[in-house]
Amino acid sequence: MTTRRAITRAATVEEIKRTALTLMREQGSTDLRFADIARAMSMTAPGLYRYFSGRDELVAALVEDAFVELGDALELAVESVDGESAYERLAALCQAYRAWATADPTRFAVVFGLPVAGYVAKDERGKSEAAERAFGYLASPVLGAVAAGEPVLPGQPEVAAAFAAVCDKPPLDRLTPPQAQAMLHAWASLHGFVCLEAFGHLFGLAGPPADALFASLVRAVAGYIGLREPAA
Amino acid sequence: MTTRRAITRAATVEEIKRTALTLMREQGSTDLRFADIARAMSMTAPGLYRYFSGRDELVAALVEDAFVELGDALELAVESVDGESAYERLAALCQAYRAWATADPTRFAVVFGLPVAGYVAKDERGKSEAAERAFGYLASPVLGAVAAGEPVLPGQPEVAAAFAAVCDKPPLDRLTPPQAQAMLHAWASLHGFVCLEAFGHLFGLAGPPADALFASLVRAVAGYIGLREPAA
DNA sequence: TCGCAAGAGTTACGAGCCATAACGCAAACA
DNA sequence: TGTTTGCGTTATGGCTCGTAACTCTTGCGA
Repeated sequence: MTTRRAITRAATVEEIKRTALTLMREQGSTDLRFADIARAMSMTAPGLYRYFSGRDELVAALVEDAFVELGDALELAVESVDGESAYERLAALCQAYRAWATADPTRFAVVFGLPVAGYVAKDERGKSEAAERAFGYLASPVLGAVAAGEPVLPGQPEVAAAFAAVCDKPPLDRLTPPQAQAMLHAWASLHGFVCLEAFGHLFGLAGPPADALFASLVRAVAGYIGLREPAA
Repeated sequence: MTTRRAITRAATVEEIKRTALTLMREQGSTDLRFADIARAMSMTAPGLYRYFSGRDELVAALVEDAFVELGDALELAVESVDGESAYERLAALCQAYRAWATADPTRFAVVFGLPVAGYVAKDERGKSEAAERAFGYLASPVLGAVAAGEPVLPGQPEVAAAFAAVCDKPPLDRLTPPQAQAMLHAWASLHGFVCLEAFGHLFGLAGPPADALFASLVRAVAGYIGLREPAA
């Protein structure tokens, strides 16, 4: 039963997280101070401890949220694609991933950068359900390509054999080694571009030129994992 | 004239930087405390202000050093390649880049992650000579491929036109737009893999499997910027 | 060789933050 | 309406940063 107390409490939790992200965005760093958050909310710092036991727990919540949002964004992207084209789906996912990252680089940094300040991920990051869900979407165009009978990455069996062990665990467990290899290739390329852009290391490239470059990267990636761009 | 005072001073500066990196590595975060550094050196915190005006200046020095070391590593890699093969040179550079990053993920994070704590790069990162040198090496296999008459990335002129403006400024100024495009593609892919690996997001992949996967990524990257692997 | 200036490193201090503890107070529920 | 639950406050101790004022050593120059 959702009592009134629970409602306002949840609202406060949301406000804290929102405020934390806003502050991180404003000061462009993943470093957050309880005192600042409290001040921005017209509260005092100790009050926050009613909601989070410390910085670690708050950061963990932000990471979890970020993965949920990433999952949502990717799900939306996949669903917005009509038809069966694995290429279209890959492109949509890449765009969504990039949009998610650049919309809030600090959130992206919290998830994919070095662990924040004193925060150590107690639950191995792979254990998060939200993270698994997000990675599942990233893997989906590869699976889709297989289902559609399209070739996925010309085999490099010596590589595949080497890391077959990784394909047991959840995010990759529905992929064969060559598929996982293809997926990781694609993700690395995608992720690299997004990292460079989100953290401002793209030589000042932004706007349409960056869009164009990204699109061309997506084409290239699709190509080398064996997905063909549909003939317009 | 190198007076004795200058010598000991330089030694202390080096020790401070070394200690800072060691501490960052030990605690796995880019977050550093003057008090800790001082303690590790059997000093008191205020003494460090004789050498660095504050955390920002220390971080800036670490970033600069990191770029110098990256440049050195890349230079060594290029020079260690006999012959003219642009492919070989690219592979060597990629390996060196990866080795540099994984050897000390925190150093890598300082340079390529979100700006540390309160540190804002006063000199736009592109202005650093060391950074330009490092990026110059990264661009070299692309230039080499052109010199050798090998094809570099089948043209996507609509993209090239879009970001022609970027090719004026130093790190990319010796490249034509299509070449810059190829170089950025390659770098993004490379960088993405290295980021994932250095920050532990590669699904626990490490050792030989990671090596194999990286090698296969390098092959793929070389392929899609138009460099052919020499027939063994 | 000696005196002195320059600089290294110290303690002392104020301000700020984290986190705990102990306290009032108001809202929710019976 | 009375009671309980829990929210948010002030108070406190221990930590950090960075400045200031001071001491002492070092090594340079006369």
